[in-house]
Amino acid sequence: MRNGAPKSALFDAHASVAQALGSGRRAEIVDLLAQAERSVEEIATEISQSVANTSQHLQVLARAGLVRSRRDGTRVYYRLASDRVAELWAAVRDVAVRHVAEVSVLADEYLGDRRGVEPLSSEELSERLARGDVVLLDVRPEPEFLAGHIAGARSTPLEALDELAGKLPKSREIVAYCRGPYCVYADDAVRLLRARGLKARRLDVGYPEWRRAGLPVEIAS
Amino acid sequence: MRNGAPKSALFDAHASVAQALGSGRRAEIVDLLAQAERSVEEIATEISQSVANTSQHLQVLARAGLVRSRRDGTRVYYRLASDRVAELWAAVRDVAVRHVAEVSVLADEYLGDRRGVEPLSSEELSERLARGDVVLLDVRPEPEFLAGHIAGARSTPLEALDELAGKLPKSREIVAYCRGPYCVYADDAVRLLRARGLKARRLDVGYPEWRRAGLPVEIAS
DNA sequence: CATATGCTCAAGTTATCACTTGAATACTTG
DNA sequence: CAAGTATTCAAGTGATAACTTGAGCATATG
Repeated sequence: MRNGAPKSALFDAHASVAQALGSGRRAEIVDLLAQAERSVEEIATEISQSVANTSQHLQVLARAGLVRSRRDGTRVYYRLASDRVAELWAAVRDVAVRHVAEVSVLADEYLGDRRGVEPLSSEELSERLARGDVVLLDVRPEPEFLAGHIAGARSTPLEALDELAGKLPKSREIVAYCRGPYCVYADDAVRLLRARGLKARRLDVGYPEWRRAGLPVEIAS
Repeated sequence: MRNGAPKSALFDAHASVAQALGSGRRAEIVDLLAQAERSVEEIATEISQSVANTSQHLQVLARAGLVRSRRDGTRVYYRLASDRVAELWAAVRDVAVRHVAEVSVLADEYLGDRRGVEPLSSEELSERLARGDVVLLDVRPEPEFLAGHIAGARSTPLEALDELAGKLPKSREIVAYCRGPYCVYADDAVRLLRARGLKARRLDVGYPEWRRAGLPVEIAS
């Protein structure tokens, strides 16, 4: 066996990538940035942390190569370094869902009452979009919709949904989607629409997963 | 916005998976277990750590759901919880290779002089195996070969290679593979064979990647 | 049933991490 | 060029992690 030091160093370097994702707050950041780039302050607000702390987390992520930044005026915008990072995060979630019992309990707790929030797979949505027999709503905040959305979706942030609900057809099924499988917006939207007597379901994944699967997307220009 | 506590807890739970991989020694263990299950003592030897420390690392991995164990007599054998874990590890390596500059430097340092160690892709090997115009050598330790190997490969641990080298055909190309892209055995084998005047190359990945790609494998029964 | 083997547990040390607070920079705008 | 905003840096604190050492358990064997 060769001297073990370079081997250790190589594994340490790989592990540094995993370690960067090994904090709940940083995982939350990566999950956010999988939607669209954001400024430090926006990120801090979303993850309920101080700006200073958020900045330090972002620098840990940057040092590990997971995110990059660009400055625009006084703001600094962070984005994922590449789609591979989103794939890594998806792999983490996949293992967590399958092997960490705690996750499903916590997910139920976070997502609330899911009775009546029937999920729809990407394949099924794909087919039904082709047939044109669903109304597809993107219930994320509008900036994320602008950064990219499922082809054929209409931007309907939760705040706007209440008003729009009356204008939606009662005959066609409505499908809502948002950031990912654990995003609450789509669940909330479905509950609101069903309370109004509409046929609504949620997509079981979010925009990043849809895009990575190579399914059709649109980006506002 | 909903109360942030369950959300944090959910991300923390996901992050715990990444954190388990966030130590070089544990990453090394996962990389090893992607080949075959092993006892604690074997793992400790391979990663050059004390048995006690290794046992504790294994328990961290087990708590995060990445590995499972079974007892056989006085020994406890650990294995990956599922193929998803191997995929997660592959995703980590992928991001590290692309975004951590340090990794390629360390890899060169660890693998040594790679001039003349021409890599071969899985696709190419696949085609050439079908045509039958290569000799395929599995240069991992034999227990790993027994736990599973590329269909058509011959077990040739490095210790045995020296003796076998004289019996190999000079006309056909020889392909060596081992544990993964950073495994030194295949490089060592190629150098040894080329020094003997044989045409040798290495597969650019290892057995676990080949298997996960759905390519043909054999498992000794 | 005593001994050996293989693994786990517990305690202790040193280093690293997450977060806070307050100050320092970088850029923009009046 | 002064004042304001967004971000980063630096220092400090309490908690957690990695590794060591030595003891404790479980299973097999004489």
